[in-house]
Amino acid sequence: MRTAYCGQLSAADVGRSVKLAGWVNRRRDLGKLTFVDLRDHTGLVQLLFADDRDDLQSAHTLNREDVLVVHGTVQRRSAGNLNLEMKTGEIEVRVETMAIENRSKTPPFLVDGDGSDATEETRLRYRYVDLRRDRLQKALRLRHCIFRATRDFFSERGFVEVETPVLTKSTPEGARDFLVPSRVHQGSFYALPQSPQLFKQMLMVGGLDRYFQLVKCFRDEDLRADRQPEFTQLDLEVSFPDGPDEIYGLVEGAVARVFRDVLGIELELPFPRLTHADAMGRFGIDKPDMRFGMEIRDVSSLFSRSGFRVFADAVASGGRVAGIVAKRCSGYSRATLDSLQATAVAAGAKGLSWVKVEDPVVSSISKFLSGEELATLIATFEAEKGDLLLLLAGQGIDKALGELRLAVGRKESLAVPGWRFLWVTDFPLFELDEEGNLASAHHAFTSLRPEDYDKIESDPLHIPSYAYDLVLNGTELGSGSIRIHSRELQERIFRRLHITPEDADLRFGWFLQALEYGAPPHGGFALGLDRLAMIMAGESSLRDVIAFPKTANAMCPLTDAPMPAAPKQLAELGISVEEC
RNA sequence: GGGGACGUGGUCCAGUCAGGCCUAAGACGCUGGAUUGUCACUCCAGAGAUCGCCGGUUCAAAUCCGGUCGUCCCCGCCA
Repeated sequence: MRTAYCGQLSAADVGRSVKLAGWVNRRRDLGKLTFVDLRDHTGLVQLLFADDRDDLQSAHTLNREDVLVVHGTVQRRSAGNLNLEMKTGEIEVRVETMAIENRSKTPPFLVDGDGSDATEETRLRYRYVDLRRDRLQKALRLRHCIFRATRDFFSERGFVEVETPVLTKSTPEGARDFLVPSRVHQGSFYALPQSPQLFKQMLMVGGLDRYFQLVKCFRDEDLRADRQPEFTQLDLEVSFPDGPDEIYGLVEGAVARVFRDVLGIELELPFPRLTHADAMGRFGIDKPDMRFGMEIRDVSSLFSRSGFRVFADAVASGGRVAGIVAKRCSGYSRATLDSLQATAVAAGAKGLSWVKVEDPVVSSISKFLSGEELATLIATFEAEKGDLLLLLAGQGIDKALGELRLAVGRKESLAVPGWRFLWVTDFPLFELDEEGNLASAHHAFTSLRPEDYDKIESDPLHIPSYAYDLVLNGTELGSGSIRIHSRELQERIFRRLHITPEDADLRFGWFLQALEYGAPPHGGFALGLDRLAMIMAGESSLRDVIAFPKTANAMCPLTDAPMPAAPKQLAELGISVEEC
């Protein structure tokens, strides 16, 4: 048994006889005297091998990452030999016996360091070495603490963690499913869950009352730095909620508990709220980064009768004129403005107008606007000398305005440090998909206010739903909703989505039936724990908080998954693969 | 599906734009030796790369062109 961990030894242990185990971080061989930094998950401690012992001669042969178990005595270092850079630098362990448990080949990269000295692919191929690094050790332990605090929080409040199937049926949630072929039922497939959505609703029907689960979800879509094909959610659902407010309170409590237990940070509760419509109007995005202001301002009313046709026509045809003030940015070069224009155009704007609030004013549109109009514009924006106005006109310019705001915010490093949580509420129930068909904005089980039921048929695009997102520093952390618990209303929604009764029966018949057997009102939430861990760890990629992540191409360099299946396996499954 | 960046000893990279001076430089690591207070130990000596892969252009290709594989970032996509 080990009697101590390397990184935890201190001057208080001087004189102790200890047994340590770990990896050779580095050897400094002075001939008659050999120093080895021994590493375990707690840190480093210096081992001293004196050359007066024949049975310790093998210390001269130690290499990086060799695995040792040593006995020795903790001794204070003499005054001139302290290492103040090192946590355990006041002491060292004079080794009395050593067992070399394993020799290591030269590792492909050094374990000290933060990873910037190896490519991501090398790190993933040798993930077991990478995991020894402080950075990943910290991240995975932080992740564990998040999980533990979460489980504590919900357990203390009467929630039950229930596992839901991984081999299941395709759920209607937008993303592509991962399919698993059935051997017993050749030609049929299970789907891996994109979320346990319908199962947690079943648990509510089943009287579990309050459910949570830390659960893997799977979505077969292209990856990003903040998107992996398998990821972990905190999934929760409660029966008889007092509307969304009860869910907000629970999630806020859980997040605050996590920050307190894990980082020792007290979050201010409740989190601010913004309706989806306000978020879009003021920030041009449904997940505003609240670490800086620079809100979008609508100035359509100034231009409805303007001589400037571009602006006047935009207003007349149902669009608007709006923009942001970039404080102290009037010095932007033509190239910078061009690149901002490119950002706006890529996001759907027709162009970009700018006004440099200088003396005199310099503007891309000064020859179209009267001096009075320009002055009114600047006054409306409350812009001061040295500021830059960025203006867009037309329809559907929210997104472009939002992109502009983020681009300037990034360029000017406007985001203040901290944790800015935000609820975005009242997402629309329906939206139009790329083919112009009505689709659920959240998912088809989202409820709405009774007074809006009539609009399901008459005005579906203007129904605020009981769906909400939690946003942290401009990242979507999770979403949830109050669900439909009546079969009649659920079928009405399906009908509106042009899901035929036959189709609904085939895909969700079991679910619709359950709603007829005493389904209680219920609602819940799902929060991406990988993203939370990433942000709390200060990382910018999910790969740095997941033990064994996939590359951007959804491959695993460690195992070389995915692999072609063996012909015998395929035959058992009744599957033939076309040569590509 | 689209756009961008990248791929050179074990690792990270210089060299690629302007082909020949590249018989490919450097750092770290590695090997052998020396070394009693190091802690990024030091000193001496040394090994290690057909420049991701295939094809093309050329007297000549790490360098130019085409294709392909892989990594990273972004758009689409992901309620």
